[in-house]
Amino acid sequence: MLTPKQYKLLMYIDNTIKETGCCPSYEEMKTAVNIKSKSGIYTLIEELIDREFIRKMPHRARALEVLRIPKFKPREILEEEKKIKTALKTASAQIPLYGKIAAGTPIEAIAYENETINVPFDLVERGQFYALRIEGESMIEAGIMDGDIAVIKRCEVAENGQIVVALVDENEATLKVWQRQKDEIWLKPCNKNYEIRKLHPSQVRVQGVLRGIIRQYN
Amino acid sequence: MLTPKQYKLLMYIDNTIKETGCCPSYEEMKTAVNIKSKSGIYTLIEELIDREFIRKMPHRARALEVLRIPKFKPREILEEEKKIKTALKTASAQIPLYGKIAAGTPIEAIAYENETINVPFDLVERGQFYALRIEGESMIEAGIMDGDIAVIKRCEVAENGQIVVALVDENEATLKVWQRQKDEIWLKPCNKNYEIRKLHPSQVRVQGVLRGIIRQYN
DNA sequence: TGACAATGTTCTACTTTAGTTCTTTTTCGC
DNA sequence: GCGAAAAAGAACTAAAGTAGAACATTGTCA
Repeated sequence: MLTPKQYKLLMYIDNTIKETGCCPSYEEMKTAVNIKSKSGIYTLIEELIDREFIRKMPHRARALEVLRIPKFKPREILEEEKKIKTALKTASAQIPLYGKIAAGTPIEAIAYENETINVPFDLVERGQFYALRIEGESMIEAGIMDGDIAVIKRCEVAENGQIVVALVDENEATLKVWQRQKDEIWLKPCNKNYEIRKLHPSQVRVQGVLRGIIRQYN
Repeated sequence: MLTPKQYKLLMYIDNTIKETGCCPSYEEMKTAVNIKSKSGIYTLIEELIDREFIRKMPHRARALEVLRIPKFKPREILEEEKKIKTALKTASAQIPLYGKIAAGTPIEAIAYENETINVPFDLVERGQFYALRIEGESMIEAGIMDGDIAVIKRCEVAENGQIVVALVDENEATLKVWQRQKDEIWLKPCNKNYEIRKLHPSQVRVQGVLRGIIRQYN
């Protein structure tokens, strides 16, 4: 419809006519639109006349008339669109939420479950994640309570001291502190009422490490 | 009726004219519709002209005019819109994150701080929220650890047993369990090494209740 | 009235930006 | 793999914008 300069000029003319009641001179337009020569303004105005946005009485100074200005979107719609854009930017990640890990069922096997949970992006930057709802008190001294949601990053190896989801005897998944000794893996709870489990490395494999906790009060 | 690309381009042209008042150039359309060559835009526009959705003034740059918008959207566009809608649902909220609450500074007073954190929508459905980084161990038995992020819903009243942000003597903000006795307010820590504070109701006011905990491991 | 000041018009020359056309490459369904 | 359709790219043409100067028109005022 219009080029940017034409639009700027049109709006300037329209505005000054509405504000001051009279049409600006070419000199004034020059500074307003930031052009250094009157001829530029002249051609711009000719263009606007061609496109039927303004009309001029020939050989009359300051005798322009704005015929129409382009239609605009209503403000509500613009605001709505802005909201959508920011919402998309701050979108959180959806990751699957598994309840209690069924005994005898590795994480992979229940990946089809389609309950999901939103977690802030900060928690799940790279990698594959899933979430578990904590049952029991065995990690309570680490501040992990019954009912909390544990955000787990899927991986197969862990470092000593990390809290991991460990699958024991391909049979039982559990959240514990991982510690590798010379010939054994220790799975340490964080609750003095529970005992450390000492297992042969072949009996246990890592299914993920704990990356975050989300708790909800109501 | 229209191919997805044609539709997208048509909407883009209509939008920019309505937003900026002037017609986009082919270069701008290229990036908007995600096409790498101007010729692609050219043919799309020719097609749109053929189908009488837009018109162009011959031998003019940036001189397109949208004649009409189709009533039906291409299937792909509908699917995309669906995706956006779900993204909106699962979007996370940004809430301000305050560090340690400075002694003598009520929450309102530091609301200008502009560090923010994303939290899942589930935690912050209605109401005004802010987040605090926990310092100290006074709530450790409630599973709230040093360094955790507490998601707080702003409000002025609390029920017995809720964990609240309490401002004592307009001077010191603290996260404790709220308990109203006959003539006193008790602020109860969750750590046996700390003592219950017993205060006159005039000495203390609620600045929010705890709605969630987010913890991040790394 | 005639000088002059302010404003508008036209022209030329040039740079930048935009649009068109055609050829080559890629993609995709069969 | 083949052939049609879509996309990309290069080369070219056209329009928009910039600048300066010359000139025309109008109104003002000594």
